[in-house]
Amino acid sequence: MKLEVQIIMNPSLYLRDPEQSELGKNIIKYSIQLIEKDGFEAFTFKKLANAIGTTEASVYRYFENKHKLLVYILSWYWGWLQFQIQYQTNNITDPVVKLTMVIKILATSVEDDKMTSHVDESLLHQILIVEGTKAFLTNHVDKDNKQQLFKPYKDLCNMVSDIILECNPNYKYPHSLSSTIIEIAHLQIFFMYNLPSLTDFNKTDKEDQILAYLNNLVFSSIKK
Amino acid sequence: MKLEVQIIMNPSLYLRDPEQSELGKNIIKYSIQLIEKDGFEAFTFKKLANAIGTTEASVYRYFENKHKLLVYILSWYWGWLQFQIQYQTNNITDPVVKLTMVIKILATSVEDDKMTSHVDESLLHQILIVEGTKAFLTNHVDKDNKQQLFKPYKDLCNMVSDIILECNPNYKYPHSLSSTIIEIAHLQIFFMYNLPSLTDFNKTDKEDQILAYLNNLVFSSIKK
DNA sequence: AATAAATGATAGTAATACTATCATTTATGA
DNA sequence: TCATAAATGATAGTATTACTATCATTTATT
Repeated sequence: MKLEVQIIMNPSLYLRDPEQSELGKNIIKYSIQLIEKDGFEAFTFKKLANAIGTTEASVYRYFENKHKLLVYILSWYWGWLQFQIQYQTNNITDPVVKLTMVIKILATSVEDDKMTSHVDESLLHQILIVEGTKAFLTNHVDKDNKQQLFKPYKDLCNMVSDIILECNPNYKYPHSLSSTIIEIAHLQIFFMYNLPSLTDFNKTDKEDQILAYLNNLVFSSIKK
Repeated sequence: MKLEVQIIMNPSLYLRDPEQSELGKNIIKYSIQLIEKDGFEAFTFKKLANAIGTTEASVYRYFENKHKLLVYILSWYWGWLQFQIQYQTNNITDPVVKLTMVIKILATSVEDDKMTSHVDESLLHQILIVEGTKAFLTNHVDKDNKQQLFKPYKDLCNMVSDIILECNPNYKYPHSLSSTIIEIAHLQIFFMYNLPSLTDFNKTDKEDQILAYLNNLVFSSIKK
């Protein structure tokens, strides 16, 4: 028996649901590969079409433009992270242990989850690190937000926020701390690999030191 | 007597030094206006040339491409921030007071500094909030870094780092905490205005709550 | 077997991101 | 002040990007 995790996506993100066809699934699969490899700026629907062996016109039948496609795959990953947190903290009662686990999930490289066949989570994690903030750092953030495009991100943030409040119900900045953890986890990983002098970490220990840093940051500030 | 602050720029950023001519200064002035208004993605050299009343070709004589121009104006602001920190913490001996001042400088809207005639610092602050990370979140970050394009950012980070160490010489993550303060200050301001549910702040208090949050975050984690 | 839906193939447009050329204006310094 | 160089303007042109439109063909549905 094969278990498939289905992340529910906002229909405003696409013109035709990519989950419903082979071509659609290939669009997702190959855009993840291409964006991870060349970066979002260098990514075009033409290159994507060539990689898949289809035409530009066909890609445009699924997605309005490449920004929507980016937000689609990021949303997918935000949803997947939320699922991971739910799943992996399920039986944990101690909120501090829970929050430690959350930080680990957010700040650690993942392995490809075989439960989702056409999506490579480890590549998605890389994309989130480099391209994540580009989802909302645009001049149309307001319009996108009204279309609920950032709901998965907000849901994730709220979930982490609730766990923070379980640790300390009097902590005043649970949402800000959540978005801080998420974004700083990615930025510090990016800096460690690309601009290491902006960090105190080195690649050899992978994300261990970043975890220690984040744990120190988070738990010292929410301490009662 | 008019005092002019001169920020020294990396020559790899430009083809012809924009400080040395009226046209050059206009390129800086109007790109700041346009990028702040429409966002970096919508900004083109053609629009810029029209706004100035010159031609695209002339703009290209000063800057290779719009990314270099973005990094130029961000570098300028990073340099200016470093100067501000030096200047405003000059007579402060207590490192905690100093660090509080630094956080305030980094996280608060600025007024246009009349000492720099063709640069509007309050617009630059807005640009840093929305476009700052785009300077390095590219597939050519390595090449740019080898050309020292991020030196002003690193210098700023090091300066803050030193002040953190003055507060607590045993703190293990001064560089990471510095880059965290800088980036989170901008992100939380952006979120407050555009995706407020990712924060615990509201616009009515401006940046006051963000300052409180950052101070809590920083001082609780470096506490001995 | 008939019909609809999805895809392929091809073409075309407007805008972007440049590069090249040559004429004209402005600055410099001998 | 004249000569020369440097900067700018004006114009044109190319390759690529970001789409839209059309029609033929393949694939799925009833």
